[in-house]
Amino acid sequence: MKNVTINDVAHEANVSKSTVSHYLNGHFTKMGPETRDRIARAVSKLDYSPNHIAKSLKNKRTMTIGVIVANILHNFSTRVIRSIEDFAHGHGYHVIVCNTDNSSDKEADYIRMLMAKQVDGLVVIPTAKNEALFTELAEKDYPVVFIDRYIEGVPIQSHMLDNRMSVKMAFNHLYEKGHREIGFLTEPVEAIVARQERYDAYLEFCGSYGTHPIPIQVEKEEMVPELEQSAAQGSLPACLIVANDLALFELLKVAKQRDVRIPGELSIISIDDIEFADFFNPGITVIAQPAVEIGTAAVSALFEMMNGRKNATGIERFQPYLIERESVKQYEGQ
Amino acid sequence: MKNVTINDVAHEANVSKSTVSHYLNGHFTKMGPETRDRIARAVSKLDYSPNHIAKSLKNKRTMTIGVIVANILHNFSTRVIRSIEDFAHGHGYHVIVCNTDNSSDKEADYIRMLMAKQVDGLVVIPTAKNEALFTELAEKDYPVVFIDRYIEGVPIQSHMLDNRMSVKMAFNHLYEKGHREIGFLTEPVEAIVARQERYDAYLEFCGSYGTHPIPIQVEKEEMVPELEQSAAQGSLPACLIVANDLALFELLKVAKQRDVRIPGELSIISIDDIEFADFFNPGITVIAQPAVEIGTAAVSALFEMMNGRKNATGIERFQPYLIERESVKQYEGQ
DNA sequence: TTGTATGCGTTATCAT
DNA sequence: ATGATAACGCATACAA
Repeated sequence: MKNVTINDVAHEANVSKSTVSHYLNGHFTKMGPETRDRIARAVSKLDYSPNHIAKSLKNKRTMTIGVIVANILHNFSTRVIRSIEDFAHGHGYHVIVCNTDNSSDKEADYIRMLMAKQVDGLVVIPTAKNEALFTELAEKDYPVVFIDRYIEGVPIQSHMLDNRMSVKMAFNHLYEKGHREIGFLTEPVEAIVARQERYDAYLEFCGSYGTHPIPIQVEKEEMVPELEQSAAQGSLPACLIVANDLALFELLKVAKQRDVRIPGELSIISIDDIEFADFFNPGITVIAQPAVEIGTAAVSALFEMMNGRKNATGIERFQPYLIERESVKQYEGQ
Repeated sequence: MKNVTINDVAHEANVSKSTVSHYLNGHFTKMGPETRDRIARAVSKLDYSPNHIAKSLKNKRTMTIGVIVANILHNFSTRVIRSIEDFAHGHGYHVIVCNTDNSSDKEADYIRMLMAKQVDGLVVIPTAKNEALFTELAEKDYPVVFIDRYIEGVPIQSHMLDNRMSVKMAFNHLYEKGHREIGFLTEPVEAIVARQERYDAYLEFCGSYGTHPIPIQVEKEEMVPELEQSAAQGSLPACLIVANDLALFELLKVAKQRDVRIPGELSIISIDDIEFADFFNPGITVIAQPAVEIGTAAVSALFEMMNGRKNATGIERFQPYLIERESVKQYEGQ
């Protein structure tokens, strides 16, 4: 099944392909009305549709961007991707989605492949270890923006939650409810900035509020056994700030298994809203982050760069907001 | 910043570009070892990387496939996309993700654009209204597979859940627990085959088990008010088969608001597993579907087609499985 | 073993 | 108003 090309159309309409090209690009002033008609007929007769690859080769624009995330299964990533795809589609662009699983090798691989494919820009939730590669991109003025994380020393703009503020709001909410025994549950902080920032903020506020820090930092897989044990020995703090939705899942599993009452025995406030938090029993009080706004702002900035505005390099912070539900106990006597 | 091309490399290495091309494609037998070295040095010195677009134009393969779903935010779609991306990545392919929001216009748009971009294949969860377009694709032997739905009369292979079986399992489970008042909650069936199949199966089993059908078919947005009202007048059935996770969300919201006890007053079994079902209170009994398997089988079939095997056209069914938790009440006296 | 020439399907420059 | 021709960056058939 041979594909019909601009040549076929030209032949069918008895004109040169340059004229057809003009027609296709809307330069109607450059041809007589009857040739225009003839071309129109030829196009629809042959059911011609331009080869975008050839176009891209010539124009050096593929109308495609790449989105690289750790894992599309994460709630935050899904929402971000959706908002990016919406924006891109609104501008005639397509989106290639990639999962790194937090492997920087896979990340580097994807980046190189996407560049080879000449995508017009990249939005990425970066792993921590490709500073050199990213710096190189930035120096080449290749359009890239970060989301959710940034890399120290790499001049690429990032759009992320005000993590410190999110912890501050959580902490403050708990404190106002009379809590003084405030723990913090997180996956290992490692080199993931978002986690680091939240953890640091927690420590900071323990200091400024004068409470004793009770950090629980444990691998996701070991979270359930670890928490089980604490629950069994009754050493769980009276209340917990949970660093993200994945940690929340694990905590809730344990709470159910060990039958710890929320908020009776354990108060919970979690960072990042999750759909079921609303109708869970009890409803989970949450510090939500505006994923759609973040995603949209990021692509939006990317498109500015792709259209030649100079690369911004700062960090754009987005404000979290408290959604109060029922998972935090109010101390009456306080 | 001019991009370095195969010509630059050829020049740098003092060979012709054909030799470089051979080198790049691993045809090392076709050159002397020292020219090979020279080219290697030139490549790394210039930091050359082949332009994939030019390659695609020549080879007529973009190493890219398109995935079209209704909404990436749906749990099922997310999991399917993840499995597809994994498979594709394993074969050196990239994935363009598109959301139709169930609009067939948007769908047609995406399909045309993706074909213009010469993607090598398409996996789609089709809306109901583009029979003509899809039929055309099939006739052109363009590699396409469906997931989750199919279109009557369109010769494109689909990979989907055995919907009838899923309802049968749900119905049977309920019946065995002693239930005789079994309702069915669904979004409007309309032209969505998956919904239709589940609904039809429900009716069928009402017949064969001899129970009175209590279908509740209502738009997602109106589900809450509708259910609220039923709850208020106490006209909710004793037990409900819920057609999918979205409907389950709405139901759970109402249950919480009106304080209807599950499974005390209302037993629930839902089709399609969802993460929180496990640690929800009570745990939601569920008929799960193997999203990853379905996605993987679909891409796998797609790749067969892309590699020239003839288009299969049947419907591939996948078996659901019961995950029993606590949302179904056991009638003792039965 | 290496090079020349041509084509992939466009756009764009420059004639006519 | 229309057409011939040269790129774009690569692969390949054919020569040398």
